[in-house]
Amino acid sequence: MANIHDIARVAGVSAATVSRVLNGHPYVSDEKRQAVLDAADQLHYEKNINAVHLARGKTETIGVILPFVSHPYFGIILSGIASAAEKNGYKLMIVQTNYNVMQEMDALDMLKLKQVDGLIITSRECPIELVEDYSEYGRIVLCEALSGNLLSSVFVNQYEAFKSALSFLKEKGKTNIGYTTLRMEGKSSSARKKAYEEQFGEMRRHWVFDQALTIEDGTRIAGEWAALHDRPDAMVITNDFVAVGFLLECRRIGFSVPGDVSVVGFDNHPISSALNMTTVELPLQQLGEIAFQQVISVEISHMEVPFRLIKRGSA
Amino acid sequence: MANIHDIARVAGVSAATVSRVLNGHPYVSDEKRQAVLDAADQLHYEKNINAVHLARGKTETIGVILPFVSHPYFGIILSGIASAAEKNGYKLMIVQTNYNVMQEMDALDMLKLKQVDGLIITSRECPIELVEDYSEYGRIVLCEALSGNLLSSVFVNQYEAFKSALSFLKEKGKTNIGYTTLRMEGKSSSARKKAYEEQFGEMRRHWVFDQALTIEDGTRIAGEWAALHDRPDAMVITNDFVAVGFLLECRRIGFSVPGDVSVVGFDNHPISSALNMTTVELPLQQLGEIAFQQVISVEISHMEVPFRLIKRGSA
DNA sequence: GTGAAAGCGCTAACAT
DNA sequence: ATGTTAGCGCTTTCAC
Repeated sequence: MANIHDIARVAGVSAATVSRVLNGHPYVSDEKRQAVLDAADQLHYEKNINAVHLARGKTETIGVILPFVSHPYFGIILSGIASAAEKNGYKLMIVQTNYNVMQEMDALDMLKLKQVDGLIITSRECPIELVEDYSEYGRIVLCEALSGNLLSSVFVNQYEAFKSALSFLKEKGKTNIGYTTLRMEGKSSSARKKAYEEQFGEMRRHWVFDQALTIEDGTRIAGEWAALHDRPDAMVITNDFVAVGFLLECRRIGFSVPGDVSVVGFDNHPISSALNMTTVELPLQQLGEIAFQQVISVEISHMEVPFRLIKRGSA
Repeated sequence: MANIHDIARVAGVSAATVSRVLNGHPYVSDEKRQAVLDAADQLHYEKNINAVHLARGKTETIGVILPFVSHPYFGIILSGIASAAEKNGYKLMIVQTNYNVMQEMDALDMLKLKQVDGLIITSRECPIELVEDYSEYGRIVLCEALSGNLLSSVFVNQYEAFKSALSFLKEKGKTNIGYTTLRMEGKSSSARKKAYEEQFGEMRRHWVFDQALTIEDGTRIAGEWAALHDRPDAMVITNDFVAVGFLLECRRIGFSVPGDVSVVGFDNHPISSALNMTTVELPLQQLGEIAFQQVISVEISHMEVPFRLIKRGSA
């Protein structure tokens, strides 16, 4: 493996000049430049990026924490991040955490170890204070509503988005509305609770279904819903995949959607359109792109992305 | 930023001993070990992983090339890779290529630059010879049928899998069978053609639908199918998402599935179960895990993973 | 314009 | 057990 010094020797110049040529710096004579290029070629020179990273003190790499890479919600955010990263010449390091705090810490450590210049956390399990402790090592962006001047954030207004779904259902004459959450204790969960209780008063606990992330969760929840003596006549559901599972299972066991129960999903994933399902569109791709811009920015910022209720046939 | 030498000075030992302690090597006295640990603590020492990478000549990082991170097919493979990587203490660098050769080259270069120790290519656009040229820089694993001793591979037997779907449809009395492909010129495309023609003779060009990757593609193809004067009475479809788009659109425009057209998908994604769709199960998560094992292995190997026809209501 | 030289921070072979 | 020393390969300041 030839290195920069080998080239310098062969080209009859110094290592510094080789570095200049290789990095396209000005102030190198054409003859020397050509000599360096020829030598590099002749020696089959390949740059060692780790040496560059060490010498420069940065890696042009961003870490991305996500609980599940194969879930469309995170997949689409990741896709947005990836396309922005590519445009800006950055590489991406991903850590799939399964909401495991140990793995989240592992990812945070990449920042401390200078393996990545910045970190995007699409969702987390660990306490925010812990994340803040890492802000001194590089820019961190969270995909959740946040303020403060330690971390950047990009998010959908969960409260308003949820409220818009509720208002729509109310207009349609629905008053017994249930909903699902990913995790009961989560932040967006309390935003939903607040929006709900403002419109309908105290929530009935058994109308809130927890652990709703996948199609299978939706299927399961449909069964739980059907078993209720006082079934909600409408459901606002975490995301389109859960909603699909719910809707199809309801129909399978003999209920009508929206006759017996209206369904509103979130994301506007293509599947919702294929199933003619009402949903709240979230610009997830764009959210990912914004997150990337924030992570390479020197400034800390908090950005809200818009949502949009898309009325289709399930509500 | 304190470094190993600062610690050595404070602890009254050499840098080498500090390195030993930090890396858990044996043969360090307890007193010195403690002194080093204390000093590290006191100086808020953080290791610089780039220096480690440079000195060691490797990075414990694997690159993953995938055309689209948000497509469930690739997402699930990635998930398998990610979980295996985590278990083995490796990090993952991902490159979303959109089947763009430039970006594929970019990813291949990570290997050359020693940014990653190995590379997993889930799908590619660039010629195999080009990939082979990079095999000297580190282990490369492709997720496609392959032989030779330059690259490893893990794959489903496309020919047999497709054949099993065809045979099943034939048993059901279907003889006018069409199918979809991701890309006409692709390798799996020719495997399908071969399997098809062995059972049914010469293919009719207009019964093969190209560019089938997403739900929307399925929707579009349903329209094309419906417009045909000699419509196939069965379709074998690239993956469950395309199949979902196809199936739902067929029903929406007034056809019956499987009455007017049988549908068989691939992957056995949860969506196929929710829609009671017949599909050929592919163990994609496992495929990802195997790919990871291969990429960190010193040996080159070629592994075939099993498939399984799952009979449901769409065929 | 160009080169010398001092790092960047850590590892590991060798010596003791 | 511990230290010395020579890198790993590139960047960048400073001097000429």
